[in-house]
Amino acid sequence: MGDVFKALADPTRRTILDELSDRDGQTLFELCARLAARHQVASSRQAVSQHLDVLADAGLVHRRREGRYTFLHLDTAPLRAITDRWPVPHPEETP
Amino acid sequence: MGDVFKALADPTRRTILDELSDRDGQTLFELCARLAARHQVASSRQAVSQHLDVLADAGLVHRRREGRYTFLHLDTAPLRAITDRWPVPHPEETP
DNA sequence: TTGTCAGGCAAGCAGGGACTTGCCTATGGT
DNA sequence: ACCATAGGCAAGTCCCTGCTTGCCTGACAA
Repeated sequence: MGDVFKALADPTRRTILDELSDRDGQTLFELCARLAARHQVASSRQAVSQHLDVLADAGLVHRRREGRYTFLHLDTAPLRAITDRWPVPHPEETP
Repeated sequence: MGDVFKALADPTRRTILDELSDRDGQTLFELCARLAARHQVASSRQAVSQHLDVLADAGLVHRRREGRYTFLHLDTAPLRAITDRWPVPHPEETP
């Protein structure tokens, strides 16, 4: 299992998570198109695929093969390792 | 303001956060000693100091100068940016 | 069956990040 | 005044990582 923190280190990978969070189950080409159109991310298909390798290795993205399409699904569960490790104070009003 | 995600990408920096989470307000030399003794981290003083630069730049650590000592304080508030960005499902029992 | 489309695989290149080395500043003790 | 301590600053080295380039596989349609 890969490193969740290293997977989050790259801004392009974080934008990929944003996109999958907005529309889950995209295909690679669809993801590339939307990254370019809505997030001004001009990464090549191979670059995005390699980012997906890292994200899938960290458990943040799952690949579901179906025919000649590979659908990408977001999984935010590994992020719990972060908040479990260092408790974050709740945003209380500070008078 | 630096990048919180990049700051978390390095395992030594995460161990530093662990140490400060266990005992807040340490000094640099004390931190180095405890990193070596309790976490088997054999980083030099300069290396740890450079890690602290990154952590402070991300807002995860605050430096408080007092005489010739610099006390280090943990601040987990920037971590909220992570969970706010991608909502993490609560661990419910799946029957 | 042949062409096209979605995607994978692998080598090579270039920039960034972690660490070292060496030197410098300032505070406090004696 | 002097020296040890706590820490900072800067240049150099090495390796990892992100990206490109080029080619290959497998599925569907005509």
